[in-house]
Amino acid sequence: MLSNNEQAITNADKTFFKLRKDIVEGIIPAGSKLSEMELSTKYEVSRAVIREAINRLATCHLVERKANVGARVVALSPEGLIQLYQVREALEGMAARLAARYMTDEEIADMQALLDSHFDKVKDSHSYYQEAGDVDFHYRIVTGSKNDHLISVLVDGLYHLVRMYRVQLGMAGPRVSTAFDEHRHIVNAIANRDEELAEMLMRRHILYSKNNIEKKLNNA
Amino acid sequence: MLSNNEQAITNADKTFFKLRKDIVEGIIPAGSKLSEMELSTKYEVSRAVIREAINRLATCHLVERKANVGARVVALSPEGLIQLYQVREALEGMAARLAARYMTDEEIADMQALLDSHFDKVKDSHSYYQEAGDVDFHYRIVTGSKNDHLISVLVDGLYHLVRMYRVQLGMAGPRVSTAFDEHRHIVNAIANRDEELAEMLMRRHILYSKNNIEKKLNNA
DNA sequence: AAAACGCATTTTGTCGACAATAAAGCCAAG
DNA sequence: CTTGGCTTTATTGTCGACAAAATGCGTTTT
Repeated sequence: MLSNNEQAITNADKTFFKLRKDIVEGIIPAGSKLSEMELSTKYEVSRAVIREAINRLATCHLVERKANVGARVVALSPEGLIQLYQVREALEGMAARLAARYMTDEEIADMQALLDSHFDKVKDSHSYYQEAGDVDFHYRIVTGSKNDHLISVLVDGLYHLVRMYRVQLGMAGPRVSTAFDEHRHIVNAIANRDEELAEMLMRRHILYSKNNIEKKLNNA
Repeated sequence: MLSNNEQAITNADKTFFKLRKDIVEGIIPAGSKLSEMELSTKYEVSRAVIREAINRLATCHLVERKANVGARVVALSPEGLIQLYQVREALEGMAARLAARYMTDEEIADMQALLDSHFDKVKDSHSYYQEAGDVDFHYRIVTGSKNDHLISVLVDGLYHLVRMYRVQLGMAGPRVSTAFDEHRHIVNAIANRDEELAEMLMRRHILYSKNNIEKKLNNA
């Protein structure tokens, strides 16, 4: 149910998406070097489109590029994860506030319906997180903010990094039903047009999520 | 006193910086089309480096690119400005919070010294804003957060857009001394390691700034 | 006269080759 | 044996040319 409506039209687009997918899923290991020549043969495109793809990945902070040296996939670190969640807290908190201000009644009703359908799935299988229900929920809030900068930074940038951490560190864990309740409360605040509460609840929600992942990181 | 330590080493870098400067300062008008061929002759580089420069500008949200069509400089609009300040409020608020947590005592002392020197200048000339003192202050807070994502999004992205609005809409206005006092209070909160207050004061500071600019926009 | 089709032109996307820079290996000197 | 500088090699940066797509215009058709 991922409303991923970004469509590739040019070759560079397709290559960018493939590369991003392979990086996020760890097929291209974190911290590894990206050779333009090598990739151009592997993905069967010219070096120019590989270059463009790598440049785009660099702006997503999925790879780091150094002039005349090359590009490396970012390394996953506890500090990086913490920094990521600090930005998410600020940005998604604001997104929730703006969603409470700007979302239409229809959009809110849709989101409530979405949560209901999630609830049904949660009852039997404990797979709320895996089923991308969490992603879908956050995605709706962010787009509901109607703020292009917010949407771009989160959807095009940070979310892919978040997914990279989740996939490669094997996050799925508990926090399934508790996270669901938190989502409920946030939607209620938005439905009541309570900006202040919506922002605060969202920030807490992300803070809890961070603490949960941090704890796992330290145990592993 | 702009600590702009980004240095161009490759040709694409230099072209990117030149283009960005010309766009921010309105030499290349807002909303105008960017022809690759035309720019490549004008800036005396190949089309490839122009393409790379344009791509980088697109990730800064200074230009918008459409596949197989071309790139245009972003149009300035009241809605865009409001959205920009909404993101600034969230991001710089968090930056102030993190600055209160992570800045060293030396960094804080330096910032206080900076404010003192600003105070001297403000006494005679009413040029706090023009003198880039405001920019410098915000820059210190953001880097003080020690959060790479935060720094990157603001310094490499939003700040250039903010400057574009300021330059092209001729913002300089009053709010000189009041903004200075607000800066004082923020630094004090950081010096006291009061994260909560630092974030709140910074958010208010940006909110006031937004309201001030909005008012000007409506009058003009 | 308005709409639609097709051609021509212009602009962007893609490619392979060349130039410039940095990393690696080698030789020589201390 | 280590260290310094040089040469070699591999990789990135840059370029001009070709391919593909979109816009604009003229013609045709209803």
